[in-house]
Amino acid sequence: MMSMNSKQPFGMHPILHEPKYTTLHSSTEAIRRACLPTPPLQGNIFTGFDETLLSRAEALAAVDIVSQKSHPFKPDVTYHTMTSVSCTPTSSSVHLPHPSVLTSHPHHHHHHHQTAQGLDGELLDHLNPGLSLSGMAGPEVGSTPSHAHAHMPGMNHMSHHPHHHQPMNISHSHALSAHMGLGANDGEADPRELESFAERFKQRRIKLGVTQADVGSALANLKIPGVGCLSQSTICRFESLTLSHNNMIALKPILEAWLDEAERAQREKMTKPELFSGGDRKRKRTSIAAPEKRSLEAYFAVQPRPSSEKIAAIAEKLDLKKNVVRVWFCNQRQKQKRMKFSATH
DNA sequence: ATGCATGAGAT
DNA sequence: TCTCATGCATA
Repeated sequence: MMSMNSKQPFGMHPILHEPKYTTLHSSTEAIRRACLPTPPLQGNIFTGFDETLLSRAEALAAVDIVSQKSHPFKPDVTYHTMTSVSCTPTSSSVHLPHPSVLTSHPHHHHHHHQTAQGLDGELLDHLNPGLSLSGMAGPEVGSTPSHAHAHMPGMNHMSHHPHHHQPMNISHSHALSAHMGLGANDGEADPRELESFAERFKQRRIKLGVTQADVGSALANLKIPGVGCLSQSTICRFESLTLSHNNMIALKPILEAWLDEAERAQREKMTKPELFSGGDRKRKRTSIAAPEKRSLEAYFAVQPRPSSEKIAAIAEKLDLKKNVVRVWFCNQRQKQKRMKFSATH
């Protein structure tokens, strides 16, 4: 039916989590709610550092390799989706009995006193009050003013579909030009242009009375070779410019095409069939509690790319699965590279 | 709107 | 094992 969508006034949850992490279930519906009317911006990074954080970080830094001798074991089997479905061994992580943890540390020497046996000397160094993170940028906005992607990934590859039967997204196609303009120009690669387009897009989309999710699924109806549907998330990110520059450029022509089509369709009073494929197993989402998250952020500030060993150590200290920690760092790195507020601006 | 996750391709 | 593009679940 025409149940456009019901933007409901979001309801906030004053609930705070104490546990290290919790896995929440889904209710039953997938209600899209309008969100924060006043985005808190991801810029309060300058206020995040204080003693709490520092002590946290230090404590973490204290995680020592000595702890491995006890129980170096920790299966990091990701739970994955499924509820009753066969637990396909979608092992995505290399789980090994910690190779060199025991004998690791190339330069395992005695540090000085201090309480920490150092997860890493450098870390301790950086975590010292002296250096202080006050000068460092937070995990959100990149303090990295210069990362130039010198490569041009295939852009979008199809992903997984555990057991879905949805005409998913864009598959293997690279018909889109997404290379940065180097001398020649391939359309509009200007951040400025993208920004205005994203804004216009959103406005026109709303005018059409279509939700982000609608747009996502409607893309499949465009029948553009290599283009399937996209999720609400992606559409949302596009509008809010929280995608990588390359990604934005790749998606722009597609969304632009949809917009044209949609406006034309509307003129003709045509309705485009939407398809929903509900009823699938809901997967659970790990939720890292604030304290642990702060620790991770503290580490990230000094070492965005911890080694596997360090990740393992951190994971143990925080009592989180190694994979969870690894993914957290990966995601954090990705965030830094997003368009908005990125160095390119 | 965002956090945590998967997966293909690049290293 | 990381990066990148994306998605599901959730606040």
